[in-house]
Amino acid sequence: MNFLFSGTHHMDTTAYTPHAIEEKWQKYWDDTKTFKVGEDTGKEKYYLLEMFPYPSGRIHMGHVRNYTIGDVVARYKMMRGYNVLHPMGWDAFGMPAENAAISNKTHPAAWTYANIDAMKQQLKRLGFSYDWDRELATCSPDYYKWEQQLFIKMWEKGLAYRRKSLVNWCDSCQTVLANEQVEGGQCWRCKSQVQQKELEQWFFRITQYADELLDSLEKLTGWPERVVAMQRNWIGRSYGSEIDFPIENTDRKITVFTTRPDTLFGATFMSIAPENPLAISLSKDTPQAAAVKAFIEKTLKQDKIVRCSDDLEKEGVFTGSHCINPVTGYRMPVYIANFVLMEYGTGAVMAVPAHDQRDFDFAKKYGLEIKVVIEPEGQTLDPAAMTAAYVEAGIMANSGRFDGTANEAAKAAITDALAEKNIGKKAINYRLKDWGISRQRYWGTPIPMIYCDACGTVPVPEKDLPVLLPENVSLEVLGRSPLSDVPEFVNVACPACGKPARRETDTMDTFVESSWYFARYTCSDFDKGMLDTKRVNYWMPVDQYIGGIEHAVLHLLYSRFYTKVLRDFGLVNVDEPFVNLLTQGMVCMETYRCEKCGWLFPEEAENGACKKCGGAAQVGRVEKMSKSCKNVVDPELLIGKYGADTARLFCLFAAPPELDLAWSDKGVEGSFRFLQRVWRIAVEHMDVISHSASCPAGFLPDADVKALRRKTHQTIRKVSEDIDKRFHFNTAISAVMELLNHLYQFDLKDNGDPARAFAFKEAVQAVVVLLAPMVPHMCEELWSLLGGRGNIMHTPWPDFDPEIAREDEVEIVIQVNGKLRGKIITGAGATEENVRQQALACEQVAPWVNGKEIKKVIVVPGKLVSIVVK
RNA sequence: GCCUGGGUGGCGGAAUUGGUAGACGCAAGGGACUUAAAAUCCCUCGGUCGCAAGGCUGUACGAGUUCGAUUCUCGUCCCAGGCACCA
Repeated sequence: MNFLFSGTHHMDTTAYTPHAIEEKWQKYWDDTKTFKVGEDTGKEKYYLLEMFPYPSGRIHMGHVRNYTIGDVVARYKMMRGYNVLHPMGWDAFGMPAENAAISNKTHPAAWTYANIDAMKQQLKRLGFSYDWDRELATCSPDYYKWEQQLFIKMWEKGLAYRRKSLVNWCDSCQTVLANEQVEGGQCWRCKSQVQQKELEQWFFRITQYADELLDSLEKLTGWPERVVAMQRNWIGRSYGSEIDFPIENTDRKITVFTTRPDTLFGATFMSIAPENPLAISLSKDTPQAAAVKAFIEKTLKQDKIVRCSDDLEKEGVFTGSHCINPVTGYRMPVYIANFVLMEYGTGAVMAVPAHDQRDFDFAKKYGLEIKVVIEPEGQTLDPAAMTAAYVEAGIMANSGRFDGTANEAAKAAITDALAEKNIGKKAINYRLKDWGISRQRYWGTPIPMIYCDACGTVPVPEKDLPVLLPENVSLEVLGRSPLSDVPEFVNVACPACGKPARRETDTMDTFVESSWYFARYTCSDFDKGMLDTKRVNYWMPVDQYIGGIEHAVLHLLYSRFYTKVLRDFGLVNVDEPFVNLLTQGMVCMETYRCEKCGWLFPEEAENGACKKCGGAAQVGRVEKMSKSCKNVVDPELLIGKYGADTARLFCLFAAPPELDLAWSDKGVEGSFRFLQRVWRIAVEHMDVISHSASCPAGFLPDADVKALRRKTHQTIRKVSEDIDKRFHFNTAISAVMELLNHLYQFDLKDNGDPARAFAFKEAVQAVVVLLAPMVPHMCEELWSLLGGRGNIMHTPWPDFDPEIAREDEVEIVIQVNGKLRGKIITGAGATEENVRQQALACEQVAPWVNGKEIKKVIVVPGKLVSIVVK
């Protein structure tokens, strides 16, 4: 460690005043642009990114935690000599702005920009090391212009397309929702029931990338396993076959997807989804027409929750038509069944009651034939005696030339046989659907398309981009895009033929903006195109991305997709946007409940009584901080009371980043106390520290000095490892606390001993530098008070000296038959034989060993001796 | 049902490669300083038996592997998250 200290300072007993110190350094960092970065090929780059916030107007504790974690990593990497890109911006489009506009009569833009200003001040007050020159807001035309340009490119390549489709419709939000925004049949935002509605919608063909999105998950070794698992689950690839079933007395056919082609000979009926157009056409002109119509109406009226619930009765109705099993010729009645989903596969399922439980139940209910085609080895199954479907592996039966083979082998064999006759083929099916991006809302990126009666769908010419959002729009229209009520926006001359045409009035899903903001940060001022190749390729990929687990599927999957699209357009040269991902836990807080009044604010529940009704108030579960649970702690109040450094320290110390953090007011006070302890020991000994030379000549350390120096260097090693390898700031901080405790016990002998003074100084300086990424304001201040040279952020991270850190005496534990019986102290270099002798001679173990036969002695160098006796 | 994670003192958590379980902090108790309080500094702090030395016990539960298991294997229970009539 080499500290460069000089100059003299007066002894100063100034108290720790976080606000003055923090504001001073925040201004300094701002004025000197400490965190501005550019491309520097002489240094290794490190791109650190935290998920950008929606500008709601105020930051919450989740932001404080997320951004503090990121800031520590960024500052640590800076001190390690990396060229660190650490940007911040605003996910600024979205519905709350519109809702606020309606209730407050403000314009969404004015509301949004005012919120951005307010939140930016709050983030600055926390002292985060952002390069604010790269700040971007997705609602700015400078940003969404490029998104429109890429949309047109995607349309040209068929990656963006328009089709009529049933969409998830939220009546309360008056908009369509992506599948990912529907949670258990409810709107993710307002929790109201989601309905189905047919609309013309724009889609991104994400399914074209399904295989790559799935397969390259393997490469994401820096991602948490569970996020990878969630994405794999979401994409949901399954291998199987597509098989055609001719419809009797027509030249049409029903195509099904199945993962069990081996059961084809046992298919005795067909189940189709109520939404399947075949349902109506097959029952037309049959006696079943009325019954079918009634069944479809009944089923579609059922809300999705009920329809998807586990215990829903399996029901169906015969369409009046049959199709033909292509291998057995069996006349299969075609049923409409309420459990068949139009969204998955082809909306039709070949039913094999003997080998699928749902089909079995259905067949029993409607008296349909059950035909066994797979049997356990050496057994026969009697359909009449079966009480459940046989779904295990087995031997083929009643399946013509496939009889006697293993069913797993028959899957491919039957599919191949079908393929030869051109009535079937191997197929892969995905749960993942194309990404519907149309939103019938105002505050989003306009979709840059024009509809002309003569020319059809025409993109807005590049020179006319961006398609700006018009300003004077009534937001209170319902059920259609507010833009459709703005004639001067809608009416436009066709770019191709010049005749009157109409603009698309939907806007894009806001997840589109957040799918590429990380790339735009590298060149947010670039005005010649979406991305500046040189800069984006210098910085990308993001080395470390940090954010909430709630984005495990939506945002992270879309961003991966978009990155691959950008790559295929030659705009970036990476396959994956985020090398390492850290999903931090939620910030939680104790709750209070009253049986009558529900959730209570803590101050309403003092002394176990509800202040509202006088009833009993109970301490509830620890829940995620939320307005509805009335358990939020406002970061601003926290900073007001203790300062930003304490807020940061507590967020880091209370739990490792990936775990939920239980907020504790007492714990915050503890963090504040620790900072005061650091402050006090440094300031009270400022003379010693700033006057003490580097290692004094003729340096002869006594045991105390050696012990302190050892602790100092061990702490440097521990903190470096904890931050570098694991992001375990809690244990890093506890190591510094140990060093500080050691310092408080250390006897300076009235400063008369230069060796002691030096060891003391070295330890205090280590505390200040090691804490700098976590509590930067206090450390900058102490660094300058103690005469440190320059800015602490430009001070190299200290190296530890392995010689000094090494213990020269080791405590060895002695076990007898696995139980701890004694301890001995040995020199660090003691030989195995020597340790063994000492252990066997140890007084404490004698009673356990004497008179017994020693079977075995195991010596683990530096750790323990294990004696086995009989 | 399937896929992930988890389960350690009064509490948050630590134990990094199978090697002293409970670092560090909070809370609690005790002491010093003070006329007193606050603040500060120091000490104790899993359970249990014991005056003590020390013993026994203990990481959800039950087995197993091992000289040795919070850590590895198998089974069970519970909690959280994700997916789910997926053909």
